Amino acid sequence: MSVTTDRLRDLIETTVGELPPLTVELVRDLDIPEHMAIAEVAALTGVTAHTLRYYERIGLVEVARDAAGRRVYDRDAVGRVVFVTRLRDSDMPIAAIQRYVALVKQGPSTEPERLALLEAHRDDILNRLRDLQGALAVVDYKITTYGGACGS
Amino acid sequence: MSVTTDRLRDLIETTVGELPPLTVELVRDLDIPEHMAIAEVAALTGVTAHTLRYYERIGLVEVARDAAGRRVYDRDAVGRVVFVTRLRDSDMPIAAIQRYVALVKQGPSTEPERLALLEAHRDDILNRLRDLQGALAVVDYKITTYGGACGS
DNA sequence: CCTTGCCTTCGAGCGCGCTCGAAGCCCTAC
DNA sequence: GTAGGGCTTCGAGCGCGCTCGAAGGCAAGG
Repeated sequence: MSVTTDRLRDLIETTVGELPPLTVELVRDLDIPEHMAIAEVAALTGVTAHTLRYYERIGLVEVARDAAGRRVYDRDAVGRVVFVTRLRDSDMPIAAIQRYVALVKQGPSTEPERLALLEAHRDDILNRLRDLQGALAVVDYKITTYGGACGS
Repeated sequence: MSVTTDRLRDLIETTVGELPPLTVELVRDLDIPEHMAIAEVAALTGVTAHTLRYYERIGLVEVARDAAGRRVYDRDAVGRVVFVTRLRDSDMPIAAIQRYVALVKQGPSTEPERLALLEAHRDDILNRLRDLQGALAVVDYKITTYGGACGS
């Protein structure tokens, strides 16, 4: 495991400068092994093995098994994990991600609905960005004017 | 209650153009009544009365009582509610806010620690902003290239 | 007087997203 | 052969931040 993981880290570090953020594109372009064990995926993505199993359980990723019943992540599965992680990073609810991947599984006819889902989420992200910038302004104000009391 | 609340809405709407976002400065500058009932504060801030009670319970706001034992929010208390709401909006954990207000209560000698707390939170916000922008890029990419599959 | 309605306290419950532990299988190394 | 480590499934538990309901008080209006 650690051999493969180290190889992955080397790959990434020689491809780009730093380890995170692990983008979807990076994973796609990377010379990632065709098959990875759960611990390798965990090390690569920063998602714990427990959480990877959970994601599979609730239908966010499909993962094949080897003869002994162990999970085998192929490149698609790893890409899916990274994609899901990105969506979670932006606070997309699990239920919405479930809906999205269910639509993907149902085939191309669901593309309009997927698109709508993504656009709705895009709006959520933009709202969140505005909230954060507002909060940042408040905190910055507090920091720069420290000593002034005002409602704190 | 609704009379006062309507007056508040009018005040805000004539002061600025729209209702939210309710900033700390706005509240300070606003001609807000000296004393407000919990329902008024709820209507003004968008925080439910239940949550306002909860915030008081856990020490985020101190609120006086009238003769009948009902909460009376003065301007400071309203300002505090708005400030706390801002911090929560930026995902500052309740525990950190508790720590902060505890420091405020302890007097000016704690200002360095407060400042450190705020600066740490500022870093959190900046990280969060970067995450969100990364996720936004992914979602935007998905939206614009829709039809391309790739790890979705 | 009695209803209406907002207020009070207290404690329990909930939804989300993990997170963990138990019990057991399989493979490798010694 | 056996010890170790990593994997499996399953189901329960947890931490956070509310959220709610019950039971009752007080004040104003009809």
